[in-house]
Amino acid sequence: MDSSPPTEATVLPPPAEAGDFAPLDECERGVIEMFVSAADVLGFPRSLGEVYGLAYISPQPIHLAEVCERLQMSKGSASQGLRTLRDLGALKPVYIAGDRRDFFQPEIKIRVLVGRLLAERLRPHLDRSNGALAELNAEANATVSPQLKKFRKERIEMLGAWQKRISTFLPLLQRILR
Amino acid sequence: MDSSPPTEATVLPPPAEAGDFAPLDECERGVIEMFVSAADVLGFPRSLGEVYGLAYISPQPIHLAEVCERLQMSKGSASQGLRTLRDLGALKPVYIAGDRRDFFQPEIKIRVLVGRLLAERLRPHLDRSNGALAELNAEANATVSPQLKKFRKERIEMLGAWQKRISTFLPLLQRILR
DNA sequence: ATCTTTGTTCAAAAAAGATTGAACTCTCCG
DNA sequence: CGGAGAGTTCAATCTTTTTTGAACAAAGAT
Repeated sequence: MDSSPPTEATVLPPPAEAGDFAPLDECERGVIEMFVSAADVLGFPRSLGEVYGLAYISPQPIHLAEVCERLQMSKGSASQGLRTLRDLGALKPVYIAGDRRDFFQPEIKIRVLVGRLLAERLRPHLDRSNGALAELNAEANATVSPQLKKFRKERIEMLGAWQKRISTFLPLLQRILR
Repeated sequence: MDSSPPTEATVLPPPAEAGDFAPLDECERGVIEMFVSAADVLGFPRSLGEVYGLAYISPQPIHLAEVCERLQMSKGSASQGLRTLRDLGALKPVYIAGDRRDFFQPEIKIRVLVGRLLAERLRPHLDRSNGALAELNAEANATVSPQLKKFRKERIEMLGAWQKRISTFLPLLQRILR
């Protein structure tokens, strides 16, 4: 379970590999907690916040076993978490020569983080909605009472306006966050 | 169980009161579904979307019994939903003379809706964070390795920058959505 | 005062969501 | 090949959130 020579606290270059990792210290715990709270605000599972937080406060890229041990979570959760964060673009794969493990570094450009998040969350909703709106208009037209029909068309039109507003807002946001 | 004279389909002025309400038609269902989906994106329970959606597509103010019957949900849920939406500022109480029931109309100014939502969700998080950041910095200072200390302070500082960025962004958003 | 109507509360049930862990796949190494 | 190491999958389990419904409180009406 150990093949490397006994070096004194291997620090920077390639991440540790042996037996087990140090438990989180106060500082790390605090930073991670902050991301857990953020995940919460965004409606992500707590564990995603933990994993990203660990990556964020780790000077070296992190990998599966490290996540399991330091965060005390199952391999399943850790694997899922890493994958989800990678898919979201919040963690970037890092290739380390001669090491079979998958390492990850956090994406720290807030513009990219937010952009990906919106693309992932909002866009699908906006797309679905756009199709639905046309249909809704048709259905409103089938309303018998002229009064009600007018009201409905107004409301549905306003819905469309909201969506357009949001759609045009997203690119703007991207620029602001540069 | 009935004291008013038998009028023919009382339409606009004060909302219906008798036995039961019409089931949702296609159009109503569609609009409501859209808000359910939006609630979903925002991480709100489905039922909140339903209630707001009903209010949005109803020409008259809605009330508890109507929500229960038309949306087929329990009195408890309906009551909770109406209250939550009112607290969020998404539904506005409407006083109707001579009627004991509590009526509600939707807030339809997107600026107000978004503003309330951010105030409710983001601000608490930002406030907590602000306090925590100072502490984190202190803890980073307790790090032994100078290398690691430097790294941590950088990361924590960046966290602070993110938050400031977001904080200054919120008022801007308000103006954009006018 | 009593009865009704309206709305709230909250414990229990149901549903949804997250987590675990063991079995499995792949790939590399000897 | 056979085994070890890394990562994925997924059914079962645990947790958390949401919903229900019945009991209760408040406020009019009779």
